[in-house]
Amino acid sequence: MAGADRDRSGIPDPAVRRLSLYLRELEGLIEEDRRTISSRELGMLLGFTGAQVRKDLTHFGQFGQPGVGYQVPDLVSQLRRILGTDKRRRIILIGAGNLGRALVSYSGFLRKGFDLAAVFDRDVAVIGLTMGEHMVRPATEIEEFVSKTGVRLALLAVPAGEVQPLAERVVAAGIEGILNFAPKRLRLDSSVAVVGVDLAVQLEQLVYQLNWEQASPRG
Amino acid sequence: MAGADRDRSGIPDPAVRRLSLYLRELEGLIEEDRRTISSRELGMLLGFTGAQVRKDLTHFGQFGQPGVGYQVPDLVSQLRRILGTDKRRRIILIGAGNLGRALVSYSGFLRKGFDLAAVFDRDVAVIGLTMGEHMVRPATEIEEFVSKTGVRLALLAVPAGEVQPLAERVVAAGIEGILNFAPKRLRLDSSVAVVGVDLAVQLEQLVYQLNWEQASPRG
DNA sequence: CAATGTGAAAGCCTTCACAGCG
DNA sequence: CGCTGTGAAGGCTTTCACATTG
Repeated sequence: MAGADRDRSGIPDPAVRRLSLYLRELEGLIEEDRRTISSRELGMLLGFTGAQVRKDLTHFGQFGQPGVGYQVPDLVSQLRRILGTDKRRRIILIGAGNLGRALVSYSGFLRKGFDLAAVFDRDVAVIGLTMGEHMVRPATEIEEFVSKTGVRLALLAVPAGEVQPLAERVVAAGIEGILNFAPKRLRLDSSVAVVGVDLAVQLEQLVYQLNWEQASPRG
Repeated sequence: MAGADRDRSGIPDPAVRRLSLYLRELEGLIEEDRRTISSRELGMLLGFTGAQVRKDLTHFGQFGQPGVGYQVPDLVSQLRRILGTDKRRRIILIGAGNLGRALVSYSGFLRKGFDLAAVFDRDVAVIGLTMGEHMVRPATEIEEFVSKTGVRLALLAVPAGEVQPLAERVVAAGIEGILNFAPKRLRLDSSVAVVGVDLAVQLEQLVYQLNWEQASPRG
């Protein structure tokens, strides 16, 4: 009874982002052996309304029991299936600089169903060094590796000036999804999934909030 | 004519996020000595419409010249002022593990007007080690440091299980803005500015896109 | 003439409110 | 009785279209 695969179009982007937050919260609740939860309580924990939670979930199926709420372990499974993290996925890292090294060793990063398959860099100074369980390979081998292994995901942790041509290369090699850490928007075919993480942008947003919260009416 | 400080309430959150993207793009254009740009072209570069760009900017003042567009260097100054990154700011890092170390050495991170003032950790194994120019200080000294120096921003790069009480501590000590890397939502007084960066969430969003893009009508 | 700034219209997302169900 | 699932209402954001400007 996994089914309920319906049309994924027309689902609000913000709703999909909240799904990840629900999952994170519910995984915490499982640790505490919590069996069921109402939409209202789950919402409160994250700063949303109960109606928001219910609406988000019903985009994908009917997972709750009237009068009871949602079964926590069941909802966790459903959310993993919806988000696609129920199957393990291989991922390659390109860029073995400071940030790349941190990503490899950051234990929280690759926990949820992601396996690091290889690490690449174009700098001769780091090629051959080991990072965790991986030896850094020359960037020239990316194409061969991707086509041989069929890996579909790549983390790009290279300088902003290098990332656009590199992204085009990995897409040509067969990569279908990119998590980009360079502070630059990638322009790629729309069939490629791209998520960007720019730490400078996050800091700016923080400082903006800091400057104007005092003037804001929100108590 | 810098003025034009108007009411910051009632400005859409998405608009403020786009401001950071405009700034990033314009900083790139300055490198290329680009003098002026139209809302339409700036929008195209980032995947937005010209109308969107103009509406976002007019929330904060009138920065363009009809028939010409926007002066790139002037708009950069204005955006920095609006976002609050025109003045240098000190920031402390708490958590000297893998992620914390990467944040310190990630050159792109602290470039835009941010100065790392100190690094703290509670683990005796890392206290006293040097990270970049900084010696890791014991977490017990956070309160004294914050009150003496008046630093207002903190990066939290500690495990999820430790972050909530730590956040409460730094807020009590005087910190007003937090960039949280732990995969946990912080519940703090609403006067505190909090931005969260959860890498696992970003990966989930990527995998979701990967699974369903093919079914989507978007060409 | 080209491009801004801006009311008005359209579209999207969230919240409401309640029928229905276990 | 409590809580889900869901049309309808409401509110917020984006897009349109054009008067205005140097």
